[in-house]
Amino acid sequence: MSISPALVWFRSDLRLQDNPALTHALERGGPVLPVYIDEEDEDDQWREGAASRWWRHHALVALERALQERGSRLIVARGVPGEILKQCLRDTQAGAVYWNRRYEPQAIARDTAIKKTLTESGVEVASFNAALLHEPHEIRNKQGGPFQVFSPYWRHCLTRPVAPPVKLRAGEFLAPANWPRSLRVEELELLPRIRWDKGLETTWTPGEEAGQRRLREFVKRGMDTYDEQRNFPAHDGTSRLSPWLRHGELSPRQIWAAVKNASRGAGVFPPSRGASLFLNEIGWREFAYHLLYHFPHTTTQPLRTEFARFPWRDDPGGRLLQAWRRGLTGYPIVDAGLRQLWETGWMHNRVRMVAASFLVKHLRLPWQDGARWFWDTLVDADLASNTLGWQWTAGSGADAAPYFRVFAPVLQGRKFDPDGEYVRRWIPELGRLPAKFIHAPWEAPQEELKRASVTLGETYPLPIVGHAEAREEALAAYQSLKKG
DNA sequence: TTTTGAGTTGTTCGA
DNA sequence: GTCGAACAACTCAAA
Repeated sequence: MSISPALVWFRSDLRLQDNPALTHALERGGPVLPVYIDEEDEDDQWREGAASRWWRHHALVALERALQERGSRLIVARGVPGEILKQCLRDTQAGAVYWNRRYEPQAIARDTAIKKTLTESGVEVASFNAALLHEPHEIRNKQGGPFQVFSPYWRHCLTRPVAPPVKLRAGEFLAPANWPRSLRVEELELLPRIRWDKGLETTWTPGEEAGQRRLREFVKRGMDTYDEQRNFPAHDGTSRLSPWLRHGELSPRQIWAAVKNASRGAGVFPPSRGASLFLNEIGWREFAYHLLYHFPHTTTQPLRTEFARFPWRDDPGGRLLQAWRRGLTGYPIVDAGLRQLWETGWMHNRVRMVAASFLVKHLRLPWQDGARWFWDTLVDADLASNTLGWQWTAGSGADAAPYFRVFAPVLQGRKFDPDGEYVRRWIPELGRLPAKFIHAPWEAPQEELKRASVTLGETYPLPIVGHAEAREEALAAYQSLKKG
């Protein structure tokens, strides 16, 4: 008797290597049907942003091609996952469904319901960990609860073994007798109608292969100097792996293994200070998932409840928010970051902190507004990391930053972009200002501005808020939260 | 149980 | 110009 087919439901794991659900299906011995469902969730308040959709389109095309090279296909559908899966099971006489787990609150609820229904109807269902080194439910502190501070969390994680990547066996996949109907990836209409994606195209190469290439390159050339280089946004000093990670074209286990492999020569793990700090960032991603899983309401609400009464600024007509989004705040380092984001779907991490701090502290606009904008525009938009990042910036999260930490945009610019190279790249209208004035054009003498063809208030805005006053007001706002 | 020390990424002020 | 201290109060982890 032949073995019935198995469905592999691809989601945020658009890769063939280190894909436990896929490997499990192959090892079962029967035909394998890779399925991708473009989800229609009516009440999902975190609809994917356009930049992320662009990436997903190309990731799916790459996955489809990789499957075809192994004599298989990608069945593409659109609709409500539970129903699509049921239909697929009927059409193909499949006896099993496998997938890799997701951790967003809505996804957990939905997957649990699907698992229950399918199991009850006699289908074998199994889910796997493909996205994390350590799943949130595995990690507990000594009191048995979730960690809420990064350092002890990560210290604890580092004492645990990390599973090696799951190997995909060589050769072709066994195809089913008949394939169900499939849409073409183009029919999902993930690409923008208006061609604003040129900047994305010239910046990124989505797909598992390109992600692996970038990982190898970074480990070889960038990792050991990561500690010194990562804070300079004009340099390519960060890994830039986030978008591949986000779409699951790359897994943290693969990253871990690559770093381990690199440490064989050095004889220690991690092999360098740079490597150790790089793994810390992977740890922050893990921590973000840990927090999202245990505190699912924090995607929209502050973890520290007193922040619900934070005195946000009144912004009639949303003018301040709009200026921030467009990169027209008058603070070059902030504006450069927001323009890099708009053009490439990505922003350097140092600048993310400065730009986010500016929104929350200088403009005193709700961090949720910033989180929404990042969600819409980042190719690496990840609910867990985005939530953690913004709550951390606002000081409303678990890992409380000192209230007095207000990034000074001019100082940050001078410190981390000393030659103004980053600002010049993203704000061409300031391109001819000398480095001395580029982070504070309003301090430049008239003749310098004239020579650089800059007319403040016309070719480039004057600061929309003053630093000193904004800082004072922010500190006062934080003071007002104090109990008693 | 109680206590202690620490807590990603900073800025300002005064010596 | 450089340097160190001050900047809330609180929560969490661990001893």
